Amino acid sequence: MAKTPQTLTIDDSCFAMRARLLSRVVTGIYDEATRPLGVKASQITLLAITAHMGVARPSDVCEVLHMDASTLSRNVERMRKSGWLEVVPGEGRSQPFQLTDAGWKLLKKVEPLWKKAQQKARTTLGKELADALSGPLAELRPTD
Amino acid sequence: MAKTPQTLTIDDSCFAMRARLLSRVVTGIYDEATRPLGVKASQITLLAITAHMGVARPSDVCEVLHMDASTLSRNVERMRKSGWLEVVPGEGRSQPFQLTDAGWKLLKKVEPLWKKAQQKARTTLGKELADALSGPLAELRPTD
DNA sequence: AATCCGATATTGCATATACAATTTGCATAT
DNA sequence: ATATGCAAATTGTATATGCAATATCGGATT
Repeated sequence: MAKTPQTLTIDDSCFAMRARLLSRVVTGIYDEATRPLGVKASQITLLAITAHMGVARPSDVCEVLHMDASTLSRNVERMRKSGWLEVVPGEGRSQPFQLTDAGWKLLKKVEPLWKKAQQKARTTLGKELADALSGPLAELRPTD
Repeated sequence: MAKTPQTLTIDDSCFAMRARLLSRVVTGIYDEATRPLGVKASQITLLAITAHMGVARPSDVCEVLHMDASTLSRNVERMRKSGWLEVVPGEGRSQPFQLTDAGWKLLKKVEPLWKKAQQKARTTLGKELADALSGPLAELRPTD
């Protein structure tokens, strides 16, 4: 093998490569910061969203996070086993959940570490990227 | 439970949440576009990088992609089993790899689908985010 | 009432990811 | 020559992710 044609169109301008790379780098900053508490970036997001919602309906959370329902289902289950979330009675097929006391306590402990990570992420990203990333979430839809 | 204190500092400004969300959305665009070929966004990145490098050393690829060596090791192994990559003799502990004929053929088939996904990603992200994401990769380091 | 249907959630399966620990090859020091 | 240590890669384990298929609840149709 070992050919290198000049006609390669896929290069480092690929948004998938850059978005995934960015996700790895940024996730690492938060994971490292909160590792002493045994909680990961993805879980912090779910803790915070649940806190804000009070009682969170899975389908709502999925819509906000653009996350597949099966992914959320398993993330909730892991955090339920950890004692941070609990499922509450809901209507129909819905299985809403909320924070437990342990979940609230963890969230409070996480906050100062999150703040440091948030600051570090901002400097790592630089102003342009940080500002661009801070735009309205709803705009992440094709052509609007 | 069901309390909602006003003192919650972690909100939707969280860069980890936004970077991961972005990664899910953008990855989905490319995964969907290239699903007919049975190849995923992460694998397309590795195909393209390997093509550009000719012979790719794992540690180099990890540095460029900010990816853990263990992750790359398993991704390479999967793609080797698929017949797209092959390991070539290297010095010391190094296990460099390159594209196989099948890998080159796949890459060529992927290119037009990638172009469509790249265009869709650009419109989905919007100009500001797309431009910001297109900045130099090397700047993803704290404070520089 | 029995059936169908749409919304919602969960399961099976596969890939992607990282940390900790281990293996391995090479160079250097003793 | 052996030991020591460094660099690179792999393995064990756990979380994160999505698609396809399945299960389940409740409402609408007949």
